Amino acid sequence: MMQAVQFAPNPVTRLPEPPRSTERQSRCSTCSLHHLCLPTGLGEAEMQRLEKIVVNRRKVPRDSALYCTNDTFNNLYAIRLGHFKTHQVTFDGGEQITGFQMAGDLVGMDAISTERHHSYAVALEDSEVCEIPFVKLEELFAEIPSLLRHFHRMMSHEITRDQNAMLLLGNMRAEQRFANFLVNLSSRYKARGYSATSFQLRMSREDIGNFLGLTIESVSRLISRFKKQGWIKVSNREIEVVDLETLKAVAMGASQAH
Amino acid sequence: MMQAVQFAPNPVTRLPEPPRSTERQSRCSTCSLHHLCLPTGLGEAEMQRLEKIVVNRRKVPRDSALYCTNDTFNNLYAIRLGHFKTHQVTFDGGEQITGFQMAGDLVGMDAISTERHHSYAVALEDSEVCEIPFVKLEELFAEIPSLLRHFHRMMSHEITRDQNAMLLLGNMRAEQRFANFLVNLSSRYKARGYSATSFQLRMSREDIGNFLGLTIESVSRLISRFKKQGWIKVSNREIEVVDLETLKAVAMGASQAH
DNA sequence: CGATGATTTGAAGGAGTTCAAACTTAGTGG
DNA sequence: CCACTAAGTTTGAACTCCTTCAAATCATCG
Repeated sequence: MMQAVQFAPNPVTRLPEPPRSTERQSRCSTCSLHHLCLPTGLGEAEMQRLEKIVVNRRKVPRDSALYCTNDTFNNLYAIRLGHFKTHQVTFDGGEQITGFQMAGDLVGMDAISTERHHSYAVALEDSEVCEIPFVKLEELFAEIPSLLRHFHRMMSHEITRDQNAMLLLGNMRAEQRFANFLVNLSSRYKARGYSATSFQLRMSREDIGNFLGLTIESVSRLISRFKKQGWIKVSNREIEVVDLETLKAVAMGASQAH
Repeated sequence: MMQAVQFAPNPVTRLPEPPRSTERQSRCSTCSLHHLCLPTGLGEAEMQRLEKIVVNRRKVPRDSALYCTNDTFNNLYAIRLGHFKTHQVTFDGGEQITGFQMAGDLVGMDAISTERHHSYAVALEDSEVCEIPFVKLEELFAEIPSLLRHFHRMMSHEITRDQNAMLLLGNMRAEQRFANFLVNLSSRYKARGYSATSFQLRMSREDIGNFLGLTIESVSRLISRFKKQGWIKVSNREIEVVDLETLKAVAMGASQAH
């Protein structure tokens, strides 16, 4: 799985002069995630051009923000390591988590329209991102059509993802929401080469509840119920999916007796 | 306001050879919506290049679909006249309206990622759209950077719009949701040069309820309550906002006694 | 005018919340 | 290594906002 990373004890600050990192791992072409991330579908030569603008990596300690609402927009971020949550904040202090992001995911696209971020991105664990200066990315678009095409796919995918979340929040019962949540995580880990049936929840029960439009107590009760049904095994944040097929059926709306 | 349009009694079918319409109204440069729509920010010459690929207009009769889930993706559509709803459908027949679109809005962007539509777009009244062949639009991107930039803004804006809807569905009480709905419509009509306080609801109560994650009865009760509070006047689908400031306050979470 | 579909209103019920308390885990310092 | 603490989680019981079910009213259009 993902190995631990060393972090300075204090909040990491961005260097005024980003160091031109040339170590092998910082290059897209050698990154294990390039088939999921922005360089998807690029040839070797094109990937090297992309690498030239993605020179800066940034460590984000657990619970610290990669960006905040109203921050001016400069970069998109590709998650290299770790997990994030993105959330909106209401005027009266309410919070809605709009997504959980993992390695290979791109965050910050909501800021393009106004050149200010519309959400917070917070690391759920010590994490690491590749900084993608958007102005330079735009220059590359003119030169690498397939990069532009894939960028459009990623933005479009974010739209469908958000609309599916609307479907979940507006139309589904608690049980169905939680089943969806688990099935979604399962498939995303699978796509990354990890186990589809055994993984760790990187977020708290509270975060899960917030994302699903439920209270923490409801989430806890759902976990207990799913465990009792024999669909999952849970130990703290460690999840083992025992009956993925049934979970998928419940996610699709098969109502079950309690 | 928007004038009525003549429609054939039967569902409109797309012509195999799109007629090269050259009437003045079909041109972006003379369209009253170009400051809201895709050509925003383009110069005269650039707008004329865009016009060359947006040759096809299409009438969409009330209640008929502009596109359906799983349709292959060829075009984006700019709404020229009328109103649409977009919605997702669940496996078990459930439906979630993900947005209401009006003149100047762009629909179909969710289809870019898989080249198949992920939703339905249905006309709420007899409407008219400009067909934008995406392949040709991509070619233009290479030639008109400001067009690409604005397209990114529009996609990004769709993302923030959807995330705000998640906030609404996941975090707000019924009263707050409905106030948000009204304030949102108000500001969109205002941006289009119409009255911010007096407009017609183009969608049924059922559609409103579905969009807001509420039942039709709840919507009806909210309308009655808002009317009784003196915040709005309602006659069928005609709305007059009497106290926009209070509505905004309620939308932001100011809880009111009933 | 009469029929059909949409909307409103009322009353009862329920899914999930709220409040409260017990329990578990992880982190800290002795 | 263990006691102690604080934070996170689970469980129980009462409540509430919204839903569901039912019926009345209204709008539209042949």
